[in-house]
Amino acid sequence: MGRPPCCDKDGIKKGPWTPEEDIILVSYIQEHGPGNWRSVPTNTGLQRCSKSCRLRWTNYLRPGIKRGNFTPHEEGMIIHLQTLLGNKWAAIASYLPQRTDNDIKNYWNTHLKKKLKRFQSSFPQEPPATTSFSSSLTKCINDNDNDDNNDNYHHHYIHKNDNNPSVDVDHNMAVTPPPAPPLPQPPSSSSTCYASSTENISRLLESWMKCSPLSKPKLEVGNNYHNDDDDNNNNNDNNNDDDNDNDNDEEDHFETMLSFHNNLNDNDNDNDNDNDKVVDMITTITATGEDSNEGVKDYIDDDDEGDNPPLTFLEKWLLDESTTSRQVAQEILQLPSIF
DNA sequence: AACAGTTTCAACCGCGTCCGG
DNA sequence: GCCGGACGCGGTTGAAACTGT
Repeated sequence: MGRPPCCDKDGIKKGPWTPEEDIILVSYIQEHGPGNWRSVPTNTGLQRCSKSCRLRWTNYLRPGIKRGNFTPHEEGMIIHLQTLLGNKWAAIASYLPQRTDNDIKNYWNTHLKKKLKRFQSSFPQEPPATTSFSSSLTKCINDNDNDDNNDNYHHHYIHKNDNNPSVDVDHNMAVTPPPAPPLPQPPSSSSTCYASSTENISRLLESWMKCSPLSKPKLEVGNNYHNDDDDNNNNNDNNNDDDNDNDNDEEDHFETMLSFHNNLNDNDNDNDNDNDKVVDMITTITATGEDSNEGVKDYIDDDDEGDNPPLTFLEKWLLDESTTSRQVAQEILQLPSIF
């Protein structure tokens, strides 16, 4: 006897959401707030299952979602966190509040894995100067290649010591590879039929952002349908510009990585209060599960005054706990920007 | 211009966990 | 403690977009 379907399959629509459906869903959530997904299809008349409604909301309609290119800073965070947490995309996403777990998962599978592979293939044999770095990456890549569904390796390190996360930090922690130049930007999908009607949704959401108590004033409106005003700024660039763009972007990436690194060093001199707080919170997280990340999220939100989440406390924790990872960070910065 | 191969990512599926009764 | 409903998560799929020939 199999598990019953989450919803009656008869009359349930599948596939891409239409703007009309989005409006209905957003309007309903605007009025009732997210949650009680089971009742959403019934109350809205949407021919969608509750899961589909929840997914659509959490991944695309929810305010505050940042879409488009990941910054090198975000890439670094994802790689660190993936190594530390495994494929716990929701947990990773909790440290990147503007990104959804689905987005991060997709980005990891389609971009970061390849970058790491490329990096690995560029060091077929362990170069003396980058032994720890390349071996860390090798392990990271192999783990994800050969055992994508098995998080035992990561969990071993994460859960082994619930009371003191500093003790069992992953000493094979992979590290941020040199940032890759951005891939050529696809044309804005606003040219598609579906996307062409998305401005209405955006306006709807924007107006909601202004009045909804559920939303935060600083968060960006979730710009669905890839109405890529901000996430694909260079979409209209001629492809002939790609070389120049890549050169400039490589410099930008490197500078970002440098600031990432400098932040880590700066934090060495900060007072220990934040660090203690962070360790306490992460101890709680690793001990009780990902749903207890609220404290961390609150902490992040409190400091979030820039485009990038102020995650240096986490970065600091990630790197401070191991001299290996510190060494690795140094190695990253010495690598040629070939990616 | 046309076609084939590749990549991307929105959405689905199934399982695990949580929680109230 | 047990049960069942609801939710959340991670893996996978497949259509659309992109790229190369």
